[in-house]
Amino acid sequence: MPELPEVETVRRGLAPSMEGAVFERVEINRAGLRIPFPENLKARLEGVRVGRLGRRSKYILVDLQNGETLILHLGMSGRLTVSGDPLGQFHHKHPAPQKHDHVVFYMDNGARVTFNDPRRFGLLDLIETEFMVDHRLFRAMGPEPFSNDFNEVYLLKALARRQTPIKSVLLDQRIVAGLGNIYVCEVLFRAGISPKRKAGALSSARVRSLIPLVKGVLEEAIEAGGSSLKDYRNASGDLGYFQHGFRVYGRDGESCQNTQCSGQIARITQAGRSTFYCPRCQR
DNA sequence: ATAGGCACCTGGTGGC
DNA sequence: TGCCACCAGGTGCCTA
Repeated sequence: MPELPEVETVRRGLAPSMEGAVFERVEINRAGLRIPFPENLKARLEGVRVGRLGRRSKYILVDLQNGETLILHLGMSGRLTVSGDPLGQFHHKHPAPQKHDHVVFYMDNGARVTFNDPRRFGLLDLIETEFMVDHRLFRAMGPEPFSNDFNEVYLLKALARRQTPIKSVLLDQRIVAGLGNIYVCEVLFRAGISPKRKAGALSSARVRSLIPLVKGVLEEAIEAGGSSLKDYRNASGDLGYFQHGFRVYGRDGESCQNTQCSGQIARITQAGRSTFYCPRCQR
């Protein structure tokens, strides 16, 4: 499920149940996901109160009041779901345990947060908050797309002389953090730029045009509650609906949605991943 | 430094 | 029904 808009949707869904609550019990059902779980994870969480839930790129950052931060990443197939809503708003009962429920957080307010991830590309780490910026996950990470650091001057410099196709460059988290395969395709469609074009060869006007398009696509997707592929549900069990807003992703063979265009959406492979685009109006 | 390929894993789908 | 190939929203390591 998880590019920036989906992760942000999950963060917002988890916040009411986790912020201010204490980890009463933490159930750990395996030794790790993409990387091993940190030492003494259970003991370091139980009894600790949660501060704010933040996000950096596709990572959810659970700020703890003991000076540590719990880092969560959903990989390709990870889900974080809340049950037993303490305020009784959603009338959720706790569902039966599922295959691939790797970690379950039992909060002292009655909420239960389950980290399920069939493919196990997700990640969970726990580090001292003051070392966050130095963490290898974040050291080389590019600017947050909504921040002022993601601006024209920055992007022009970052793309200069790069021989890589723009599609691959926008997927590179060191350039800008949070875009994934879907939203890169959607951004390039809106920009009218061919995914095959070399990043360093784009005119400065076209590079500049990418800035508001990146922010705009991500904003729209967040407002729609993210995208729900394969029935993915957010933390509260609701479906996002931005997938209906896709103009190219997964639409190969369909007509281009640009009214002036008679093209047909194509699908190609770049750096081992599918790219969807309109060869007629993306040049 | 940079670009491409592949590996990490499970599950769903479509063809025969 | 079964088997198989292929595909999937991410990332990091290895190679030239």
